[in-house]
Amino acid sequence: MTLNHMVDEGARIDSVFRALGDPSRLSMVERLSHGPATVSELAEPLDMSLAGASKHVGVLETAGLLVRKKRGRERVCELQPKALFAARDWVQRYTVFWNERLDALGKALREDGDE
Amino acid sequence: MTLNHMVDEGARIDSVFRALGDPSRLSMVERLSHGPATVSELAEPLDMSLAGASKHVGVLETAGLLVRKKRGRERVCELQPKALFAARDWVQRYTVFWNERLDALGKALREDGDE
DNA sequence: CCATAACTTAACCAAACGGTTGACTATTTC
DNA sequence: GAAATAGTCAACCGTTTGGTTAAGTTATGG
Repeated sequence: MTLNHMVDEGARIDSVFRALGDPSRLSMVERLSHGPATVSELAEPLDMSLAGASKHVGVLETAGLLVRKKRGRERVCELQPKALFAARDWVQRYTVFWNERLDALGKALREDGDE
Repeated sequence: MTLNHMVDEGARIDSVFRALGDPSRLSMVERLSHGPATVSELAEPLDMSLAGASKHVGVLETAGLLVRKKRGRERVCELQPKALFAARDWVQRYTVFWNERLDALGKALREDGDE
């Protein structure tokens, strides 16, 4: 049971989606999926100041998508799967529903074809 | 194969997330998951003008999350599963990755416990 | 045909966003 | 200890967003 901790300890689901709704932050999440990274490393491919990147990291953090822990003078960011799970579950609810509808539709069409 | 049409006919993934990143629009998607609805019906529970709701519908539409077809003087909105599938797939890629990582972590901890 | 219902569009507004620079705090390095 | 590195924070700025009203369009109903 991978998704048993829905304690709402993280942010609301719309703020998770909002945080993902920006290409720079999306690329940060992709980068972080390969493992932890410092703010500088996240900023590097982004053609923007370090301060700008830091603000994006802040948005992801308040949405619960990552945590920042300091190591020496750098801050290491680590993806927080819980928020990602919440987003997946929200979408999953409606895609499952739609798969059922599409299945039913296909079945109906096949039966129509039989008559 | 329910998700074979990744033709990018819809909008970019970040605009899908952005469209979902607002509570009013999220509630519209939930409502639409129960079946088609007119703009007025979507606006009704939302404590906002019809024009305001219409703009939200527009955002969802350009993100590819719904289509609006006119029926008489009303516009019937229908959820477009393709965009939802795309969002699910994007998140799924990273949650799958994290499930593997968490599994590996658990295994490593158990092995550590054995020594 | 006229009134009204269902929308959309345009103009407008305040607030939030995405970015910048500059100043500041820690930390490492020489 | 001085200089450089890593990052944050505050102030600022133009653009976008989320909402409003007012006007216009199209279809329905009496």
